[in-house]
Order: sequence, then structure tokens, then C-alpha cells
Amino acid sequence: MGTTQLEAVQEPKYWHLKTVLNDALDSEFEVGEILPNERDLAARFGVARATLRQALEQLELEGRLQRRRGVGTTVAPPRIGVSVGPSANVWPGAVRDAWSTVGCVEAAAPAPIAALLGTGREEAVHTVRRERVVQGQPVATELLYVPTASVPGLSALLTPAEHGPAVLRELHALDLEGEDRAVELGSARAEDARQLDRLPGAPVLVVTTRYYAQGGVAAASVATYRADTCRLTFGDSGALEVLHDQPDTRRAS
Amino acid sequence: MGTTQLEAVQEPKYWHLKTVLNDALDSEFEVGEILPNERDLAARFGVARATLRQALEQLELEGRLQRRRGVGTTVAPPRIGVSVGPSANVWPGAVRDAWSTVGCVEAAAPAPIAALLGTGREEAVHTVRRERVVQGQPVATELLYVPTASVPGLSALLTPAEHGPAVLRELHALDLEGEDRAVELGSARAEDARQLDRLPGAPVLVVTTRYYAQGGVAAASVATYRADTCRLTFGDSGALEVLHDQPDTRRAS
DNA sequence: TAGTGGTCTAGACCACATA
DNA sequence: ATGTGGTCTAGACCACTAC
Repeated sequence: MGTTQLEAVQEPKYWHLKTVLNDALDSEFEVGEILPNERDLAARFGVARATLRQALEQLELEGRLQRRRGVGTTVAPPRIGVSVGPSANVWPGAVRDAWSTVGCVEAAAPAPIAALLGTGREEAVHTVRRERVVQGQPVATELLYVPTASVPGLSALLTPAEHGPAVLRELHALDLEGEDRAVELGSARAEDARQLDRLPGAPVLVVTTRYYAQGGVAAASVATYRADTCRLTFGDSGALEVLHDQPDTRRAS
Repeated sequence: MGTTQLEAVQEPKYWHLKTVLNDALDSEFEVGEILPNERDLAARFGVARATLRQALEQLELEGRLQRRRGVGTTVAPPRIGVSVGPSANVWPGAVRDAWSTVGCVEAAAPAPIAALLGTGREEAVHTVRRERVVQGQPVATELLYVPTASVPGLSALLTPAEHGPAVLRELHALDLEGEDRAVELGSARAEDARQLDRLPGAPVLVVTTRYYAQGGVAAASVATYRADTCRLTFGDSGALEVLHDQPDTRRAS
């Protein structure tokens, strides 16, 4: 006897810590409330700061916490549900679109985008950068790629400010035949991170969309959503959308 | 003069390291190839192992690497594209379904699930556990919640093995009016992690689906996909699905 | 038994926000 | 100037796999 295998679970400290903190957040803190700083918390739980941080990192990944350098760690509100279609088959930039155009350049398509569009490598594309703001917070940034061949009517000589809207306007002249989407996990590149008010490398949900017209891919977009604050919704049911209003579906993960 | 602000970028080491490794993976390694171990790599780059690990963690998050304790770090294949509907409005468990039933129990619905279903807290639900295997690899695990009220015809006295399939069969008798979905980032709970052959806390994409029938929510499911190996596809275009076959859409994130 | 990745420590310094 | 989270180090030991 002796080693009767008590407490044999061998759960990592940071995992147990995460559970404890998660419960504490539910019972002892309110949304927006600021937590004690990392050094104090680590001392309070009798662990090294790195271990405490491992737990905080996971909680932030799950959308329970928000950390900001120089400020502190706060309790995050429930994730925002953002609709990612298909509300209907509509071109980007249609009326009541959730996005606003930030800029636009014309350049050769990078290789992965060319593959997405099914065009040759060196094809020129208009690249429209847009952003999506919900409740005052930037939640997504997007690059929309439109081959010049898709918008033949586009006038030359546009001011930079008019370039993006003009591309979208020309796009609307085409008959949208369908879309498809893919969602995957990524980490924010420097530029996206800045726009999303996060540090580079922050976890993001990357939504890749292809727009079909004239029997091929007329445009494609890569949208980058903050994974910590967003829940992407795909409202496929025709009628019953109105019934519910984003109940909190956070899981006890 | 003097401090002419050369190299003022101040890019974190792990971030630069990640870039270097990412490029090396493209040019010097093949899919499935095993990398030098972490201690060697850290020494080679002149950084602490923890710093090297920070870079590897991000690359794994992005699906570029796969690490297994006791084995090593290997170059991951491109992410698998898994279809998450709506290929059509069909009940779970229909023919040609990508899922297989693992088990089923009847119990009170946990609070978040009750909210999802729009039922009372203590309502009894059948909980069907299913799993999804693609190319021999488990990519997702799911819990499907069916209120007993949705399947009134279900016979009592079922063997455990027959319970799940029977629930699905009864469900098919209902008229499916619509579905909606949400996708968010989470971390694998212990049980899901085991089923997905990952460690607890691994990043997962959580897909929450509601099935509407008889003017309400007749069932709901929470599916947990491996975020490192999966790209969730939503094929919304009617006709053009066949044209393409999952080009590699990995971005240079 | 040897070698791998996973966890953990106790420090240090830096970048950033705020007062 | 102070306090916060972010980065980094140089170790140590553990859990797991495979030989």
C-alpha cells in the first residue's frame, strides 16, 4: 500500500488554474471589471508568472478575458455574433453592407490569391481593403481581390479615395451566380493586427470567399476576424432568424 | 547623430523566428518530414528553448506543423477542407452523412444547451455523441442534443448501441424547416481532446447548429473541429461547386 | 532506456499606457 | 514616473513514445 494513487490525476497546474479562474470570473467579477495584475495573481496562487500567464492566455483565447499592455486584464463581454452570410447572394459593398472601404490599390495577385481566383500568376487585380466595425469596435479587416478582367468598365484616372468604391460599383453590374466560403484559424499579420487593435500573432478567424459570375470566379476576399471577440454566424434558415437574438452560447470548454 | 535608428523595428525574436522557419518549411522540408528537436533548433538559432517554442506554437496554430510528445515535430500537410453545409437542409444522420454515432445518453440539458434549445433548464434531452473521420483522421467530435419532446415516438427499452441511431431515425420523421450555425474559437475539453488525439486545451473550431422544425428548435448540436488540421467549407453556391478542388488557400499570415 | 515535446520556475528587461 | 502586460533566459523535471 502506501502509494494508493491519491490525486493521481496529474492535471497540469495551468489547466487547473484556468478552471479556477473561469469559475471565479462567473461568480466574483463583472464584465469590464479589471483583474489583479499578473504578478499579484501568480503570487496569490503560488505559481510562477509564466504558469499564470498560460492560464490567462487560454482564457483570452476563449473570449473570457481581454488583456491590454500597459493597462491590465479585464473581463470580456460575451462574444459578438457577426453575420457572415449567406443572408442573400449579394456583392460586397451592396447597400446595408456591414463593411466600409478603407483603400484600394492595383497590383499583381500574390500566388495564393491567383490560385483562389483561378487566374494566372501575374494577373493584375484591384485589391480593396475594407473594415468591419460593430458596436464601435473593429472586428474584421478584409482584402477583396477583383481581377481587372472582372471590371472592364472601370474608368482610368481615379483619385485614390474613389478607386475602391468604383471597383465595387462596377462589380455590381455583374450577375452574381453564387458564393462559397471557408473558415480557418490563423494568426494576425502585422498590418491586420494594427487595424484590429491587437498585437501581431493574435488568433483570428480567416474567412475566404469566392464570388462566382460569368461562369467563373469573378472576385475573392480574405476577411480576418478577431477570434477572441467574434462568433461568426451563418444564418441559413429562411424564416426563423428573428426568433432568437444571440443567446450566450459560450461553452464550458 | 550616432543613434540613427538603424534596425529600429524591434520585432520580437519569436516573430522573426517564425518567419524564418515558415520560409524554411517551404523551401527545405517536405510534408511529413521531421524537424530537429527543440533543443537543437533553439541552439541553432541562438535563443532559449521557450522562445523557440513560442514560434513553433504559432506555426502549429496555423497548421504548418504538427507536434507530438515523445515523437517530434513534423511538417503538416495542407489543411483538410471539411464541408459544414449547407449542402442541403438535412437532418443529422441522413444517408451519406459524414458522421458516425459513438454513443447516446439521456439526461437533463446543461444550462447553455437549454438556452440554445429555448427550453426550460431541467428538460430531458437525448445526447448523441458522434465523430467525424476524414482520410483516416478524426477531425471532429459532436454532441447532438434532442429534447425528448422532439422524438415522442421513441420506444423505451433500447440497448445502448441502438439508442443513438433510434434518436436520429425518429428525428428524420420531422419536417426540417431550417438551420443556422455559428463558428467560434475554443479550446478542447479533456474528453474532446482525447477523441481528437490532441492534448486538452488544443485550439478547436466550435460549430453550433440549431435545427428548426414545428416552429421551434427541434435539436441543436455542438461540433468541435481540430483547428490545426481543418478548414471549414460552406458551399453556398448552387452550381459551381465542382469546378475547384480545394486549392491550397494557406495565407502568408 | 533514450529521446521527444510538455510543464514549470525565478528571475530580468522592454514596450506601452496612464497619471 | 509608475504600473501594466509582453518578451526572454537558463535552467529543471515530467509524461510519453519508441526502441
